[in-house]
Amino acid sequence: MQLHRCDVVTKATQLLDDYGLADLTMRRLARELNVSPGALYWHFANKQELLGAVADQILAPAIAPHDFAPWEQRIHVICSALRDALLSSTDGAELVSASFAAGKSVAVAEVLARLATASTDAGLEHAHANLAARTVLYYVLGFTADEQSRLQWDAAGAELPVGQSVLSDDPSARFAFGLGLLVDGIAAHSTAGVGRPD
Amino acid sequence: MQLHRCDVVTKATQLLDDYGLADLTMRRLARELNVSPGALYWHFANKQELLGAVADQILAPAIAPHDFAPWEQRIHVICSALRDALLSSTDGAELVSASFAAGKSVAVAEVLARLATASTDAGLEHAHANLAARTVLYYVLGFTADEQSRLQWDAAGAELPVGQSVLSDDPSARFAFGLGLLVDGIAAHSTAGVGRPD
DNA sequence: ACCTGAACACCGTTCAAGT
DNA sequence: ACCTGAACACCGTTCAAGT
Repeated sequence: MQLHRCDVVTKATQLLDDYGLADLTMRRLARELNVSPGALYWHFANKQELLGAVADQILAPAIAPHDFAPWEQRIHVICSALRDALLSSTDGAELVSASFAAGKSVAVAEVLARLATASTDAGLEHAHANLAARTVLYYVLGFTADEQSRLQWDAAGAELPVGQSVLSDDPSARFAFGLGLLVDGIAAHSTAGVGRPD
Repeated sequence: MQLHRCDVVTKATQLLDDYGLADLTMRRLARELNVSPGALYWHFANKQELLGAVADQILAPAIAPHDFAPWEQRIHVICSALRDALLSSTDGAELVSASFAAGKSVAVAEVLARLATASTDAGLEHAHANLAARTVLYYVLGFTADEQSRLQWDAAGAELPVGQSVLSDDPSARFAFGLGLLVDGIAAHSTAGVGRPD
């Protein structure tokens, strides 16, 4: 039967989960779908476009809910949902970073927009809010890509030689600390004066 | 005459500058050096290792000076030197990000160490200082990769349709804003109480 | 010690031609 | 409209054999 766009994305996501980004090739994907490599180019202009669609699939859970908590909490919720989504697929952070850089993911653009809204609610003006949102996004992508590559590196091999404190080995605590730095920075720049009632 | 490790790195850096990361291939590099592809593998274990050496070459100017300004200024100086170095080569930010992720650049490790020292001087304890340093590094790499890809995208084509404010179009001002967020966040977390003398 | 030649096992993309 | 087959122009890496 016919090959549909969504079949391709689904199989690509599965291939990513099972073998990682390096083995997610157009030729292998075609083989797995029992079509010729050229067939994929009827549904996608190029590989970047396909990877963007996979990125959107992975990020779907991260842009599902919409709550109305105070802005600090909202940033934490958005970012931890994003991190969870990235960690749920092999090389997820690397894939989404690449798709973001290439401007091929609408889901990551949505995340960026929500972070900008939260920053606006924090009291930043439009231009500042957008910059703050990007700063937060760079952090989440950078941190999570790093975390994931370490996770996958010692998936087999040395069972990580037990750290000394929570901040040395609990990735979620480490993640929250860096994010807290940014949230505090945003609060300090706020004109609403949440953190600086002068 | 003999091929030396440094000849390879120099030619690789030149190839990167002239044609970008996608065209920096082992085969092309070998061709340009008038050797067979296999020859490179006598001097480097693999491509990642070679790219790490190129990253270190690019970052050399960024780890040259050592000044003793107050920590806030030191973070700004380190980061703007890093950004300048990244922007000085085509795809420099992308290359260094990849080498950092792969743990193949000693220069970026040095930058990280200096940021950690500055964070310690800001009054953070060891574990916090390291996390703060990583957070700052993720920001600089993310911001600059983004900036560079836009720069290279509209290098030819539309001469960018003049923005409205400094914060909309001056990349250095945008860069400084995000960095300022992080510096303020670090100050807020400081036990020395620079920003919070309670 | 250092390098060549040739191979191995792949890539992304295009495009005439088929149905 | 949707796909095949085959080609084009490449990759990174290995390794026997040469000097």
